[in-house]
Amino acid sequence: MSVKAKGKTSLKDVARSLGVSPATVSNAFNRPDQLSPELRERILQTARSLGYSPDPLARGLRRGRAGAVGVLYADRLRYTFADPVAGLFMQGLGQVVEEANLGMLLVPKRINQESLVAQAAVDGFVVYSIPNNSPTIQTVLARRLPTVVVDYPPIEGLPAVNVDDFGGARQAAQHLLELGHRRIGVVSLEYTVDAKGGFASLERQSIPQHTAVVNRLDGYRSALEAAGLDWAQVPVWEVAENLIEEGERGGLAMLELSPRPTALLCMSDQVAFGVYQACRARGIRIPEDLSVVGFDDIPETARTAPPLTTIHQPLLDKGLWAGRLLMAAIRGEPLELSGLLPTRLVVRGSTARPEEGVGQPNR
Amino acid sequence: MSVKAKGKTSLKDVARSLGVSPATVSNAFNRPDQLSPELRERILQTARSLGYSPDPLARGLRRGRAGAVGVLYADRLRYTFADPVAGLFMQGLGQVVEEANLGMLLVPKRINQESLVAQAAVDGFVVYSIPNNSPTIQTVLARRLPTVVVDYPPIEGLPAVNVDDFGGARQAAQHLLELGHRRIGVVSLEYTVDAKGGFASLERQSIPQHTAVVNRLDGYRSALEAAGLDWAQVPVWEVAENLIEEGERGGLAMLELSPRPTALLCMSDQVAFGVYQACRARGIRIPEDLSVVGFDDIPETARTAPPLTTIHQPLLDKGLWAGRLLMAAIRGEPLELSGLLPTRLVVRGSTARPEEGVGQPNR
DNA sequence: CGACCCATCTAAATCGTTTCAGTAGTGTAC
DNA sequence: GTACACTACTGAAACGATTTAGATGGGTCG
Repeated sequence: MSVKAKGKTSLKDVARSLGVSPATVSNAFNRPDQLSPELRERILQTARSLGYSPDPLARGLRRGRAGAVGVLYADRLRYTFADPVAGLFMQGLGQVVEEANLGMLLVPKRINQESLVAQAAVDGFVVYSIPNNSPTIQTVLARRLPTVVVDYPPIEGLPAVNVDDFGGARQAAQHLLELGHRRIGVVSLEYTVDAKGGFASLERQSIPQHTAVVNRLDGYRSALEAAGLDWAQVPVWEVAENLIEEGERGGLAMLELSPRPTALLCMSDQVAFGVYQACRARGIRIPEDLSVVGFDDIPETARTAPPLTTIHQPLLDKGLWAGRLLMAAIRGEPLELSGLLPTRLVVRGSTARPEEGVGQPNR
Repeated sequence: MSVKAKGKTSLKDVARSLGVSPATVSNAFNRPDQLSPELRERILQTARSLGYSPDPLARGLRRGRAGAVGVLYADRLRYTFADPVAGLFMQGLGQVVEEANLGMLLVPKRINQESLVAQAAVDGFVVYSIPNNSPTIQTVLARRLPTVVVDYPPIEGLPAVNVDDFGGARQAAQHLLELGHRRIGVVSLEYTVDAKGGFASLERQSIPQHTAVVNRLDGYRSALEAAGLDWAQVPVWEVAENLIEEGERGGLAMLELSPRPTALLCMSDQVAFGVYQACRARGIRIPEDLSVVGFDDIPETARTAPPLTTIHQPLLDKGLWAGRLLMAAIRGEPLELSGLLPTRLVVRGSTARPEEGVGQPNR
């Protein structure tokens, strides 16, 4: 009766109050054909009036499924919603998950707090873009649940979704080379979780912990070296985080260089937007004074001034595939995604031929 | 042994394999002080070698808590990640949730599928921006769990987070009036879930199902009427969805009107960006030919050309408050948020005085 | 009339934990 | 030598549902 009643009403309470067995009450909810319509109606009604609602934990325990899939992304939940790339991925994943009538449990994986992974009431995991050496993956594997990894090196027995980051990065670099650029800089995503932001030595460039970062860096390098450039001379700025502000820091640093690069390869669109801001602050025109290429092709790229030339990766598809693979794994059906999802160059307004003789800031 | 083993190893298996009681194994995990360090170590080790990991459902059932909070937003999970406003809210909420060491369960509330709410293994709910008459809220209340409503009319006994939408909208309209605009149009968010998009009659304007929409509309109206304008003469376009494309449709329709409005009040920044696109397509300059005011102040507003004049609402704070209130409710501590969170006008580059004698499209 | 079937309902086991209330056994204090 | 405290462990009862294997009683069929 009282709304404030502490003890939750259980199925047993409903049964008792009607003088029927718990099994019958359960059947009233889950198997209407197992009892007479009249009794069922009476049960449902008293259940309602008693304020009964079944306990999902108990039901899940008995039935052997939790009714949700777990998603692991960044350390902090915030980033899951702050990063537009993650957002698009989640949209795709979310679509599949909700079609399967499941919920989506976002699991923050804080340092020293793997317990949350262990405690997550889920039927499977999607592990998205976490550092390769993260202990988290071990905790996930220990759960022995159906699991799909995304942007992660292959793990025996686990379905995976990966994108042709290498090819995409190479196309980006080739595009600049074809336009005639030779002084090219790279604004890279972070190599370690504790990145500080700054120019990265060759040595530091060899320790990236994210598969996507490794592959994109390799792609840039491969194209530039094929064109005869010396990679050791290519300035590579490593951001501290994939944020616009950090991209701006990197952009400003690049603009200070002399000779100044005529083009920048940015490892994410976010970072490229940061470079835009840096240019605005320094009065550098894009693409006249500086060409900029992004990566990811988030929707906003089409709306900036100028629209951003970037590498498209099929983020929505990526999420859809992750979802499909996970559902198949949960259902025990065999399903695999062979090969990499494609990337492609989208030329917009932020790239152009380098101006003749330009090399110093023009004010 | 075998990774493919069907039957999960349970705590009982571990106990049996060591000849100790299940209680002791449980203690090894949860109460190290209850047994000798040597035995504990032995238990943990065999547990690991047996591939044991505790069942969260069973643990939750016994302990009486689920370890997650449920979040209800739009019908479709997609929108939760597609809408930047929701994203910022979730960032705030996520921060509190993860500090409390909980997971965040996104619950899609599909039509006829309230069951997901009933099945969600959570310790509490945050109900964010759902239609006032949605049956979902009943399902949530039936769970009798700690619940916080956001952007929703007050419900007896439930903590709530609301924003001064009315005041914000009024400021937006007043800003335009002060600049000298008299022919002002409104591009409104949808009034019902099945909105088609189109100009809204006065009658239709009276049925909005979202609290925020009601209040913003009232705010616009209040300011315009106070300035002596006849609200019945104010064109109000209702979008079908809060998407850029829908805003564009509305914008195009507004630009067709004659006399053409000199300013548009947009109920969201998304919609305002749509109007930007419409103007680009029609060669209308902002703010010279048309002033545009948005609502929400998402970060992108500062980066568009021109930067968008808009109403700031504290989205992150909203999420933080929702989180705090929910945590307090779960812990049984009393905590309330009195009053509305403030909104404020942020003047950027999309508004200006109307040009003399302008009234027709200029091409 | 006996056999069989059907619809309706129930008793009891089960899911995998945690926790309460003990039980030994050892050491300490008086 | 008794009382007491403490450590290390265990048995069994929860937690709240679902499910399997019947029980019961009536109706149908040959």
